[in-house]
Amino acid sequence: MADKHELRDKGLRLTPQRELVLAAVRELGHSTPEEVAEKVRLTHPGINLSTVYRNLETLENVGLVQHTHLGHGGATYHAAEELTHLHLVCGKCEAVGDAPLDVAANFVNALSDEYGFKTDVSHFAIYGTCSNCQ
Amino acid sequence: MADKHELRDKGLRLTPQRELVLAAVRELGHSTPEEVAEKVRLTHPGINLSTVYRNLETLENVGLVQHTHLGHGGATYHAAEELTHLHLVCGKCEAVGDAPLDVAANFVNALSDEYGFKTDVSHFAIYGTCSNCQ
DNA sequence: ATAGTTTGTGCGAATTCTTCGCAACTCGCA
DNA sequence: TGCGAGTTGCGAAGAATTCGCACAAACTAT
Ligand SMILES: [Mn+2]
Ligand SMILES: [Mn+2]
Ligand SMILES: [Zn+2]
Ligand SMILES: [Zn+2]
Repeated sequence: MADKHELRDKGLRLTPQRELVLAAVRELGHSTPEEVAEKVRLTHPGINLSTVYRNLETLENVGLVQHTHLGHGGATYHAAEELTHLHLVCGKCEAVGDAPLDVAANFVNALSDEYGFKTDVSHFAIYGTCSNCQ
Repeated sequence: MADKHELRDKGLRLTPQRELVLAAVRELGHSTPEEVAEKVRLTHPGINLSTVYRNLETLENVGLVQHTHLGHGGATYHAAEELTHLHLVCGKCEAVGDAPLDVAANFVNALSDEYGFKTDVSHFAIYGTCSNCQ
């Protein structure tokens, strides 16, 4: 009852568009709504961009996907289960590097202890200059 | 030669609009282009929004102002000299708290040592849930 | 299975935010 | 002063996201 019903289990109707949007996000990793739409169109050419936006929002509401801000512009989406790293974004070359979450563990703990603030380190990227661009 | 010529010293022409935009950013702290425009209009009613955008960009290019991302939307600007804290943004209540930069010092050092990545901790906000909203 | 209710979809238009093109203007320099 | 590059205002163009609405599809309950 897992695979075919995970959307129903969340109280959502199961439409081809919705399934495909979720599948696309899972396959693509970080992706913009536009990229998700392109991916979905490979098998469902008629899907409308607003349907993608609406489903991303819906899927985020039930916790199946999340959004992140990697650059100065819009958000990118990823599957909720693959929240395994933080993003190091270089302001010069635009490269996006990964680092394990535990690099930030002490920082996160400090914010929790000193400010009672529970940090989601991967919602916003960590911005700076990568080693190649120093 | 400091005060009246800081713009000239940076190689920029001195126009009323440009001076007022810089002054507005300094007085307002974090502010959107729209807020900067409103402030400037108090003394220079005719200023155009695109002039504000262009001057923010110009001033950023010479290092007098910087932009930050505090929320899911557009950027906010602040004077370069007041980069004294990082921002804790609560995803639930939208509150923006401050914390001294040195809370992040170890984290920044770790990224530098382990990845050669020079972090600008205040370009993006630190996102999470504040103590009131747990 | 069928009919009815509810929710989702496509489509086009509307918003919002930011950038452009260009003629008129003005700042700084000779 | 007077010229020439840099700036400004303005309207239009873009880009990204959201809305309104009629029609279609999915679930619910016969
Ligand atoms: Mn930025
Ligand atoms: Mn966000
Ligand atoms: Zn780089
Ligand atoms: Zn809060």
